[in-house]
Amino acid sequence: MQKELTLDAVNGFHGHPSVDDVYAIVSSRYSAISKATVYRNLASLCEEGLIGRISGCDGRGVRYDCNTEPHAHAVCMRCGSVFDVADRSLMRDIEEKAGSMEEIGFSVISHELIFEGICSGCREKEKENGTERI
Amino acid sequence: MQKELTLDAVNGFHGHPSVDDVYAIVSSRYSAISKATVYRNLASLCEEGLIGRISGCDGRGVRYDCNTEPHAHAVCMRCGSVFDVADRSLMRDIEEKAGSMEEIGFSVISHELIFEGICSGCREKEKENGTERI
DNA sequence: TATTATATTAGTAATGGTTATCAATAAGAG
DNA sequence: CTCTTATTGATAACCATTACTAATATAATA
Repeated sequence: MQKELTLDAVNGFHGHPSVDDVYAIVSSRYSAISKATVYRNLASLCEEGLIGRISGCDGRGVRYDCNTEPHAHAVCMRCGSVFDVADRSLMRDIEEKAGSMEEIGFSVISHELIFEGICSGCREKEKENGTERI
Repeated sequence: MQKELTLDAVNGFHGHPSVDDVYAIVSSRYSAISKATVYRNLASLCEEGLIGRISGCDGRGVRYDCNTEPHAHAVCMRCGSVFDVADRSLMRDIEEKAGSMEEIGFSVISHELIFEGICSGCREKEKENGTERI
């Protein structure tokens, strides 16, 4: 069952894999798999809550996350790297807000907090060759 | 200057226009405008901070926002509607977190909090014809 | 004003992530 | 084993966005 392979690939990945990352891993173990199957299974695993999805990654395509605990993400606008941002109390406040929105008729199913900016590595590189911007 | 028209279209829109929304408005006033120009100018206006961008709208394409004050959004997974979510103290906490990330080497440029779920209108419809899911 | 340099634009082709389709295969139920 | 249902592979289609290019407008300068 290819779905299991897909889940294993996400769980075994150190970071936040893209669809292509997952596809590369899975097809290295079972070369006959189709990319459509990977897309299908990733979507399905998300719906079941077994993995997380990070959608707003500056247009660069969705990322997945084996960590299903509520947490925020930082996305580098230069290299596209995604980092975890842990903040218990902030996440608690967000979840509370999500719950309170039921009262005004909006049923929250999930939420996503993303920080966009420049990671330390890219900042370093830009300092070196003087290509700093913004 | 088409950029001004683009800005006016966003500012005059009641809600959170998509690129097509903006294009429809602008081209009704100046029919010769190209959609590429609308894309370009929207991106440019975002960089200048004159309008806001809502990116993670469940794959349905970016939305724009004349309200540049920090605030969250609720996106309906059924109809795609986008609603403003105001919460001063929550936004203050998020901005504070953003600032603190500088210490660990990540320079935050913008942030985005999105609640995904079902709006009251769609919930109503689903109750009527018994197509509730999740 | 004439001239040169710079920016913006229209139109359209290309890109690329994601979905849709559909026949083939696998898994389950009886 | 037979029928039904679910999953899959392969590929075409979709569609938002970007890239490209020639044309036009704007500014700068002489």
